[in-house]
Amino acid sequence: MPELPEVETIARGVHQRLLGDRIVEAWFGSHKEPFKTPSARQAKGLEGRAILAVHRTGKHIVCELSAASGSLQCHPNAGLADEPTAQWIVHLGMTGRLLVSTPDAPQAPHTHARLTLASGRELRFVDPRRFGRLEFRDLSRGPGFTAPGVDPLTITAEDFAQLFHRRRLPIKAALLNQNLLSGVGNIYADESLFRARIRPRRLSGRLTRAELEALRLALSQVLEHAIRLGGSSVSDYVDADGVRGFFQLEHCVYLRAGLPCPLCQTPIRRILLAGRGTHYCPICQR
DNA sequence: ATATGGCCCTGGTTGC
DNA sequence: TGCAACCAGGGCCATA
Repeated sequence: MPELPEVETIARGVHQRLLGDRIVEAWFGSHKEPFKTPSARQAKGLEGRAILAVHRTGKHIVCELSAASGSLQCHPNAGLADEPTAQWIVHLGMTGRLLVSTPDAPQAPHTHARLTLASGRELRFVDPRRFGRLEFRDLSRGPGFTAPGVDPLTITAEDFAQLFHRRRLPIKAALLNQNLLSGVGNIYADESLFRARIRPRRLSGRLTRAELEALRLALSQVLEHAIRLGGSSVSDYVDADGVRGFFQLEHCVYLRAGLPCPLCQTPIRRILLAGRGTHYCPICQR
């Protein structure tokens, strides 16, 4: 389940590889629309545009695109002068993958979109469960994509405290709410609460200022650490080159029900909270 | 403002 | 061994 570190890893990988490349042809599968923009309109909108930058906003991958050109060449100075005029926004849902492939690579089942690039490579979107979403935005007709919540890597102590105080819901549910922070999912909610030694069921508004600051620090540290390790491969997550991450080896509680807590050896407990499997140490987290 | 449950969807696991 | 029920959960929606 791609969360902030996995999405960041993929966005960086795609940026590094495809900067300056140009979309020659866009193919979309014909199953019932999993997309925000109808497939035909996306394909038409994407073709001919150069990739100026690829970055992460919340759990979304945003590709900044140039104006369309009839030329099939790559765009050697991409990003230096051009202002983007369109965006392609990818949300991976639970099982989505965005892969940079060579054209001869066999097409994985559940490939829903394939962008052929001027370099000959392809950018493929694969998503077995179809929880992912693809969207095309023409920036001459509307605003660029913005996440509803604040990025957990850059939020200040003051803003973090403001965001969570006086809310009457469990802190884990608040962490998962993308309208507050954008980018935190089930893995990093559980892992940051463990590192901050806070029980997931504690009400957000009942946390002290010190606890909230410990949580903010734990969250940003765990996210940064996970980005350095290329994310967590718990199900079948891979980056833009199909390479697995390593942060799952650093998990202290997530999917470790019954296994010993790394600090006190007490078996990790699993409960259901906000409809999500939730893992914590009953001794270390208060 | 918050809570709950359903929906989407497939693949892996469990149970008979 | 084979098949079906069940579970996983991010985001969104309707309802309470």
